[in-house]
Amino acid sequence: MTKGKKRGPKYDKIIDAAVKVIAEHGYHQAQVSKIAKAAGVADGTIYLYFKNKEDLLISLFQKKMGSFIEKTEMEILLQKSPDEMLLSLIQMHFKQLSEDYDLAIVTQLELRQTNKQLRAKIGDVLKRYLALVDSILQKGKESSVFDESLDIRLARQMIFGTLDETVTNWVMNDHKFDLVALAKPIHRLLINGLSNK
Amino acid sequence: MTKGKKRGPKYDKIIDAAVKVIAEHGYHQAQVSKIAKAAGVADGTIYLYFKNKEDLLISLFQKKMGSFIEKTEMEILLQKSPDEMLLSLIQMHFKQLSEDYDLAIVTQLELRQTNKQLRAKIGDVLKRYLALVDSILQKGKESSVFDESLDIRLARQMIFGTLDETVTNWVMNDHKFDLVALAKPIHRLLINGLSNK
Amino acid sequence: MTKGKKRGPKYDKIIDAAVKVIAEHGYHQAQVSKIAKAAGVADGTIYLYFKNKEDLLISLFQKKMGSFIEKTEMEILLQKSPDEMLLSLIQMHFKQLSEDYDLAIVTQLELRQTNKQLRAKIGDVLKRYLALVDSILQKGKESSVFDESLDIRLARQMIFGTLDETVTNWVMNDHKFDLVALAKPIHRLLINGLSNK
Amino acid sequence: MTKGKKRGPKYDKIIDAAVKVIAEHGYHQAQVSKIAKAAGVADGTIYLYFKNKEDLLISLFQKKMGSFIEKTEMEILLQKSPDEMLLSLIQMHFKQLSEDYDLAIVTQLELRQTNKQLRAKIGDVLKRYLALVDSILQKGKESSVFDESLDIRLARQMIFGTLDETVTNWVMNDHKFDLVALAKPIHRLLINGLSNK
DNA sequence: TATGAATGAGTTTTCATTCAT
DNA sequence: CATGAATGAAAACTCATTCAT
Repeated sequence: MTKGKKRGPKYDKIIDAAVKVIAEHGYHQAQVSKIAKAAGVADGTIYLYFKNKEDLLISLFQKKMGSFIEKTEMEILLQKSPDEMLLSLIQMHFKQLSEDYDLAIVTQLELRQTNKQLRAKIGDVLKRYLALVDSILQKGKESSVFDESLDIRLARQMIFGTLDETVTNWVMNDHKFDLVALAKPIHRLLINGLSNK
Repeated sequence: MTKGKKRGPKYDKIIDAAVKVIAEHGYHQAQVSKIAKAAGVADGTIYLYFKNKEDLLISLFQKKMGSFIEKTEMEILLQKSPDEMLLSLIQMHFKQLSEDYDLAIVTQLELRQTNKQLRAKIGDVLKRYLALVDSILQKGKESSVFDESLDIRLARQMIFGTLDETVTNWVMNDHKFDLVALAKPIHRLLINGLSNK
Repeated sequence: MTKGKKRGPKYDKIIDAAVKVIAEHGYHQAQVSKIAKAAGVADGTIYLYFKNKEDLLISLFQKKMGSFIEKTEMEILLQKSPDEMLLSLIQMHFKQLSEDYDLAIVTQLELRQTNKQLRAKIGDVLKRYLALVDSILQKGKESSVFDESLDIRLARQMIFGTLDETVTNWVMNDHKFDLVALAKPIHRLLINGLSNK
Repeated sequence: MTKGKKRGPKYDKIIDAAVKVIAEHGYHQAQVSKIAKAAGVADGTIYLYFKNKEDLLISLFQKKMGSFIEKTEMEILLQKSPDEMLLSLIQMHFKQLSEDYDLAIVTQLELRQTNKQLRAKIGDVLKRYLALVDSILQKGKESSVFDESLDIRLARQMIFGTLDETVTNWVMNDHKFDLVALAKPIHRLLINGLSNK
């Protein structure tokens, strides 16, 4: 929480307006005044809920990714094997971004144009997601479903890098193809690798 | 070639100065005047070699990535099997960015803060690299070294996403660890996947 | 109205400051920042009232010439004959520019240094004034006070050309002579021509 | 003579190129480099013939107006009465600008966008032309063809103002109408004035 | 809480002119 | 005489943030 306040209907309205404006006009054309107008509030009101524009963007990412991660965590809890857990994670990753194309544009393209400082804070939010990936990998190692000598950090980079690259391609191709349908083949690819068994 | 000129010692000096200034000060603090001073030329001279600042950045990426890709291609030609080619590609990827940390900062962090238009042009340059990855995968499929039912696009996204994510982590961790040493384990991971054989 | 706003005390203050700065420093030395300082506002405030610098200059001309024309029209309405109307027009033309030397400098010298596009818009404003001249000429023809075969367009060019040339000479001679005193002789000249009756 | 040099084939080529480039692209888009290219010389060569860009423009005006005035003077010498001399002057004024539309654009529109200093020097060149008008008026007064009480300065302003305004209108209307055909009616208008005789 | 008018710092690019060759 | 690569000063405009109401 950047400010003690948070919550209130306007807090949410502003964040949703920001997602919409950034998705529609791009990060560099998403002026505070434009977001305020889209949210139906005065420019100054935004500063009652957020310390500054950067805080708004971080809060946006925190809120959206928080929900994203929670739903993924819940879904994973329902799975039995690490293998199924990974499939579930991939499916949830693709499903949630498929269902909110505006958010996908914002997270995959627009928010990456921000400065290093902001991206560092975004990275912090991602850590919880990466920890989730790690826990699946750990379980997989312990249960010998995954290679026992697996370097968790490398495996996590492979999984996240693959998913992220795939979603970015999907967004840049104007979400023409069915992203969720890729979950199973990608899961299989990550599990078996390139080699011919 | 955006301008008929190009080449000449100043062309290279300006590009190298741009890499250095962007790496040192960040994309948003890399003013033309700062780059000019670093290159030892007048501000206006930059506009004799580049149409505008964006053209300079694109040219920078084209030149550096062009060289990056060429060296990788040459190295791959020396390899016999698709498996070795992939290892070679990973090693060259890591080696070249390891050896030019400034360039790594610029390509992994700073140049991603640019607008969509510029990133699109950067994407064009990358296509040649991705085509190289595809050719290795294709050879692997044909020789049955790689899974014959491999979806090349997905496999390419896995490979590039993994390498890119790994290098970005290396840069963001202030290149504390030995990037090149990761080539072999990552290669193994990509070949075998997560599963316990 | 280029912007919905307009009006308000600052709108007028900025325009008056622009006239003063342009008259004093010349068109090419009338930077926005100089005008803002003279108006006692911040640079950015100018852009709340005017779309850009060109819009400010056009608005300036529209406002000043609008008032100029209105006053002339009202004075002409008080006259009975076309002959007296013409005298009245000449007197108002000279009187109003005599009383605002800064404005005279701006309209006769400085605003003519602008590009064709801006001058075209200035020309539009002048059309109302030229229409006023035309109406006097038309009345004069109909009442046989003026030559019934008069080519109105040529006559208007003679009148406007003569007045404009005279005022420009007055401005360029540092308004050393009494401009208003020339109204009657010029009126007589325009009515009778050069010939010896 | 601004420089001792002058003359030489390149001197004329540069001036003619300047007229063409200014007419075609407008004063503000008539860069020295563009004029040099049009003249088929190097940028620096212009500075061998002209002190600076302003000197080039003044020389352009001097050369073209010098020729303009000389031809007018010669034509007037052939006339007997002041009345015919005035008609001759008007005809030559319109004829010469009609025959060189590029020059008309340059003198009527583009060269007026220059700063006060340059326009003052242009005014000096015009003085010889105005003196020619004055001499006709003087002859007319002395021979009682023109009103003996004529204020020569005012009459000159009327004549020049009318001609100038007419030519400017012709240029701004894309020289759609026959300018020379206006010489006689304008002559009649200037001689007889507006009144119904 | 909410408003929105006002602020003012900060940067790319052009182009007349020079001068070493 | 001729070249043309190099110079470097100069200005309009945007937009995150504030604060009086």
